[in-house]
Amino acid sequence: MDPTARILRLLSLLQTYRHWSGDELSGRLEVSPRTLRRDVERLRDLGYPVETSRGTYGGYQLAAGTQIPPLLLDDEEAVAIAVGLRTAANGAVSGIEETSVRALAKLQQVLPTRLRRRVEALAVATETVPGYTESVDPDVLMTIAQACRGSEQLRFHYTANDGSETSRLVEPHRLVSRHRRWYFVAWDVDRGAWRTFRADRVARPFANGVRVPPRELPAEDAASFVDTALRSRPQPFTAVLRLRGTAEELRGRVPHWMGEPVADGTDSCLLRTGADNLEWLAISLAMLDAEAELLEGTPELVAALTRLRTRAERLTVH
Amino acid sequence: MDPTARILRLLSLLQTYRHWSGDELSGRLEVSPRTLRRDVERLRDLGYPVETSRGTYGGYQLAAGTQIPPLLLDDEEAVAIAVGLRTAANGAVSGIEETSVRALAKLQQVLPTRLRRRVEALAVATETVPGYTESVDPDVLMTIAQACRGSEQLRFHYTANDGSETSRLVEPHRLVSRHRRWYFVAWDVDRGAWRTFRADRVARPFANGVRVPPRELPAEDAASFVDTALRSRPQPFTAVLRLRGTAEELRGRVPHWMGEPVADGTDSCLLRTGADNLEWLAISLAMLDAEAELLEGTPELVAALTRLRTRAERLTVH
DNA sequence: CGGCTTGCGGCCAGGATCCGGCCACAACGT
DNA sequence: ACGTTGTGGCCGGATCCTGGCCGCAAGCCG
Repeated sequence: MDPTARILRLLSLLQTYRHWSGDELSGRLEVSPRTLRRDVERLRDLGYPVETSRGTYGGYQLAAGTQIPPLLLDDEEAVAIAVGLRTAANGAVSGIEETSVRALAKLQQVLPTRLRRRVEALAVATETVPGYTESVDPDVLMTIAQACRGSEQLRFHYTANDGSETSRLVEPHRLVSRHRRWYFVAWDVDRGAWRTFRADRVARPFANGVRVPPRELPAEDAASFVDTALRSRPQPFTAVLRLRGTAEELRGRVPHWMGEPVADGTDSCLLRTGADNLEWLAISLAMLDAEAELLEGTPELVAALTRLRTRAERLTVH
Repeated sequence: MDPTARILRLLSLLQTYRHWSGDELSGRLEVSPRTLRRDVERLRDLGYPVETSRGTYGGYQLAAGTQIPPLLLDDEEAVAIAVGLRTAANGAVSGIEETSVRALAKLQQVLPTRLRRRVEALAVATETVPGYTESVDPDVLMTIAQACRGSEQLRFHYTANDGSETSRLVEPHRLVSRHRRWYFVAWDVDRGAWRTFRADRVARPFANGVRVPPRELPAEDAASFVDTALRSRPQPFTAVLRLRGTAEELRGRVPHWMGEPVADGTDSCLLRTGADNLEWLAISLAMLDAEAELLEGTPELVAALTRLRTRAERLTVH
């Protein structure tokens, strides 16, 4: 049997975090113990440390090394990873959206179709934060990401700010995550210019398979291009609060992402916070485990808080 | 150079979702084009479909097949996957917690220490749902999972229901996720009996490296054992609501995980829902985009709703 | 301490493979 | 029609892989 395939199987056996005796392994791989020892040695040469123990109940086990060995996944694990990455890519964890999309693109590229269906089925069951539903369809995101990577042309329908829908043909350059939203920079073929698009406004994206040589972006990088484009847009919703208590006391009671309370007098703090979803901001304020006073807030925010209050009232008064 | 290593490098190049010409690939791998063709053939034999195109701008690309090829990740991607799986394992996505833990255990086992630190740093920055913070430390979960898998003894400190803390030595059998919580079944060595523990009440778990032959659990499987143990516990919080509107109208406005509204009369529905976190349930009810009436709810739930109302009131009245 | 188990790695010989080079051929784009 | 690029058969020589054998070392147990 082919040594390459055998090494991969050995790796996959060792990755199950189990203690394997030499006999078990050589039995499963259908080779002599001597060959197994050589295979283990080969793995070590490749940089994947296999720990061994001798004597009664001795055997082999894979340990953490300096590089990551090829991950051999079964169906379920692959689905779990895909689902986890999708939520992460949608901003559930801040700071790794872009990497999540990259990893997801890599996985998606090789994911058998039967598993894709399972991923989708599970993603539907994703528990969303109440009132916070605005997110991109990960499939759209993936199509864009793969078109970027493979420098393929992309055709899609785009809903502009004013609600008008157009059909576009572009050469996507890069995806960028900003403020819990996905944008991408692309060369608009019809208009002959660089444009920034919001991924959540893209419908029916389709990579037509036409490969084109990558273009040079007239900016330092895609992120700064998007930032420049965004600078002229309206700000998301913000609020300023006065909280009762010292900064010390409030630490741990104010969620991390809301920002740091700043001392303001002996027994109160100022909290300057914001979010780009109104309902979400309202809930977060109402859930603050502290005596709070709203110093600044748009009328919409006040309206959202009032809505929340009214609903809670209706529910508690029979 | 070793063919095994070369095949892995080839796989890693192909996984970047790019179009590679034969010359590029054979150049990178430092072999002749003929050998590259043979390597590609070998990949195909292993079941990983490599698509090719001929003619000008021809080349190779990895496609989705029937099985998942070994995933070759760089540092950042591995971190993103680990973080994504941690959130998924903590119940952010329902239904795949157990698989996420399994995949995470596999990854964790081989994750270099430098990356572990990065995963932890990022996990701290995880945005949590306001008011919903009860979760297990993923490191604790991992230690337990790996002790189960490797049938190692585990020592830890456990906080019982009444708050008393004890030190335990057990042989862990299996992790089980139920109702957004993690439990595990283990043979308690000191007490000589099977016990169910809650993972979030475990502190300082330590696998002492002592391997023991697996014991047989006196139940069909671990999940049913946990269910039996849980049956005598108090139920999580529940509520029954009457919503205005037909089932048709309410579909899409009621979050999936809350359950299905059931028609009750011509223009109203009954919704029977529950959660095991009081604050979370209260928010979810208050955020329902429908005219609602609370038919049944424990006094605690009413109190939580009142708290929410009061806070929203304070914020809107200056 | 001695016996048992289990892994280690050197050595050997026969056989399988791997590799590069060559070639006629088949798609594909221009 | 022509150039480009991948395909796969064939060949010869170098390399390797494998299994068997061995003496050895490291744990475990009594």
